[in-house]
Amino acid sequence: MKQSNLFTKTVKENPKDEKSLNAQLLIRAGFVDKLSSGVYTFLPLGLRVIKNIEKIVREEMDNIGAQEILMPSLHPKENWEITGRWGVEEMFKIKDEEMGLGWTHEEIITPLMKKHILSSKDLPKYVYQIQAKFRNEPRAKSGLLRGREFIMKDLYSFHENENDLDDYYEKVKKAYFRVYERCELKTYLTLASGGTFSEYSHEFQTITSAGEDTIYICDKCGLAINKEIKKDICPNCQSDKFKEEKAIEVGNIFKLKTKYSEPFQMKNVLMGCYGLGITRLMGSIVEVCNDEKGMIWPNSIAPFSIHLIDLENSKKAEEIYKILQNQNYEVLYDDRVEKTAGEKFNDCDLIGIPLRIVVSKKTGEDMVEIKKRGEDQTQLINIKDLIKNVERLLQ
RNA sequence: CGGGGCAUAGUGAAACGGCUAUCACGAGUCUUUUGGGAAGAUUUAUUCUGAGUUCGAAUCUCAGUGCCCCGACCA
Repeated sequence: MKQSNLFTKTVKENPKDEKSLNAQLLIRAGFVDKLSSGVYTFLPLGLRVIKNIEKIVREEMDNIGAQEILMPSLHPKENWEITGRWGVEEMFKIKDEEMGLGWTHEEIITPLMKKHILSSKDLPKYVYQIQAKFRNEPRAKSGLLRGREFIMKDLYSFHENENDLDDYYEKVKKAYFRVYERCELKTYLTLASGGTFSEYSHEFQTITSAGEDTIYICDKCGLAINKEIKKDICPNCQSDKFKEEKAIEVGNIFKLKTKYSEPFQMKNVLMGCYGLGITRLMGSIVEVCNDEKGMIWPNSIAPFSIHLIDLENSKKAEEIYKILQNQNYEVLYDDRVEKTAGEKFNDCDLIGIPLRIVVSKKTGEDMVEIKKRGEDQTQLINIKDLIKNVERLLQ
């Protein structure tokens, strides 16, 4: 994409009404726009990141046999009365009080699957969606970390017996770790309260000062324990040494067992539910991956892989743009003629694309300069060797 | 939902109850520029809304709305 066509602009000053780092950087760089508290528009750069994260999540969900669907956001009251959750304060309700906006989807998925699971022969089944959730938060905060409207992947599984639920639960756990690994985000498996229907649930927590949770990480085995269920001894390895950290929950998996199947008279079906906040994951990555100049995106989810900067309005840059595109690299090509070198470099650092290629008079006829975001070292390379070097540096 | 704070140009800031509401950046036009936000000229406002106090309100009071932060809440 040519940057001259990108309709968004970067801004130098931090927005006055955002204190959290992820919101400040994402707004300044033109990834998101705030509509109201906890409600954001995803602009072209931000949407590309969302799509990249979703792609990873879809691949990992499909990989464990889950089938994707899309459920409505608008929910009839009667479904929620069946489980006694119509009164939950988080729910946005439509004026006539006969419909509400979905903040989770057990009330929809359970009767849906009841139509298709007619006997134990139809089990197990795994179904997920990626969709906007609405929660009337008493206090939206921290940019993308706690919104009133946000994108979430929710997976629901249906089983004949507890062993089968347990097996699948472990598969999901592994799939979640693969998602975070591919996003290059270190997460800790964390024991959390399981509500009334299970001893524990499992959270996936990322360490950041922007987080709202406090977790204790076992020195010996690395399992973390949420402060809400504070234990003195690690249930996994019996060690009593922990490190306290602030963290943000980027995923949560639950064994629901019959909590929702029973009210909908889905006899002898056990359920699990598995949430992963797409937009929260994006915000968390920004909180973790940045420096004083801006964001530093992992290559797997960056809006583009390469930021090509032209400082001399040359045919040469245009040619390099074509060469890179022919090799299927996603390139943001800064072809803006009216911008100074300083502005281009600062925008580049703020946006945080993994690899920067500069074309200028200084680089000479056959050479370009190449540099990784987050590193100071630049190198001059011959255009003949460009693809080879790009390949190497993006690994 | 309890507590605290804030609301002025596109963005960020300034202005004792008193002069034509100031500055920087951005954006538009023109000229000169181009390796870390360049220079000059010129253009860019219903001071959140409503009421009140006052000779006079961006400034004080009340109400509303919005936003931020702390806490509570977060299947």
